[in-house]
Amino acid sequence: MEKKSEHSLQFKINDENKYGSEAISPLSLCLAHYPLNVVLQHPPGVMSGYHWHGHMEINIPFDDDVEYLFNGKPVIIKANHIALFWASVPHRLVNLNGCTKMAVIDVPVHQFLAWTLPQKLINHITHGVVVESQHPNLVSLFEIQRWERELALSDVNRQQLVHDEIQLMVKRIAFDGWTLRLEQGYDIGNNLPHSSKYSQHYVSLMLDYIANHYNDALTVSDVATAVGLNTNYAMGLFQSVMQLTIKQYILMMRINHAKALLSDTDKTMLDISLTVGFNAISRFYDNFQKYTGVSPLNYRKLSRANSQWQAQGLNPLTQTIKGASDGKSLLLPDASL
DNA sequence: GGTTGCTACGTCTTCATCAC
DNA sequence: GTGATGAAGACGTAGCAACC
Repeated sequence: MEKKSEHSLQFKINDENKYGSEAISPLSLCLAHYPLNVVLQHPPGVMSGYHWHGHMEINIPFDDDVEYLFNGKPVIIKANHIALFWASVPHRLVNLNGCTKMAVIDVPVHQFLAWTLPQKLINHITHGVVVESQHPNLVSLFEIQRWERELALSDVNRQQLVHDEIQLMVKRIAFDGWTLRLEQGYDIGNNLPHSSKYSQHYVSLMLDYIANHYNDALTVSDVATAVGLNTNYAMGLFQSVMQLTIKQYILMMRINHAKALLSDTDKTMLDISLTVGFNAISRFYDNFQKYTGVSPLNYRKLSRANSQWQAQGLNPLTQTIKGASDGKSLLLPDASL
């Protein structure tokens, strides 16, 4: 079984289909202001269901490749490479191969956005792409163990040191280059507008606010007012940093959440649509069909079939969704939204 | 009977644009 | 950085049919 420290933030939300009405939304966890966290799992544990949380997650398998499922899509993370992704996308570790040691680092979104990273890398991560360091061995087991140990201390200076070292590790990925391990159905583009620290600060605040209220009747002006900006100005700021509108972002998270509930629970469509923030089930049907290419029911069926076929190395869910993509399907790892 | 999928329609919100 | 504007699109509601 996986070994975790007391500070572990592995939110095993649905190990046994535990979503129910108490399901935790992908974004709500973002607001909990959990600290930076480092865990060396030895051995890491295969997950029986999807989980998600509001952090940027860094995974480093040390002695063999590991395989994840991101909303139905398989992703292999190579041994000794660093994988970086936004953990708000439902994901599960499904195959360890021979991996016995894996580092899992959770970075709060507001900290990640505060780092001076290339805008292209930030856009990849914030749009649900899994990136992997181009080169292996950028960090050692020794460093992971030291970070884990020092974060557990009450020494603020040492904790800051760990924070700085992890930031430098990610900057090294940005410098050396990275590979997309989960190709998207959209073009992020090479000429992204510059977004300042000022913009990222406000976008971070908006992300936090959306996280707390996205399953209410949330409007764009609510978000703008909450962070003290003019509605139109806030929309422009958000779009310049995130490359999508506030409304699209909220919708992306709702559908992402719905997918996990469809896959891992037997909740009714009405229940799911209300849980993830759609006030009318017709909107849920419309948007789900529009952005995933399949109806909620078909998605559930395909997802269940996927679990059975996975063991045989096939992936009917992925193939079907790819085929159904209408070109508007952006943002999410399985080409939805 | 409960659930799902779909459509029509009037209302409301979003968002791009421009002036300030 | 703010506010006004208008077009486009999203929204909520209601209703119907098919399916199990």
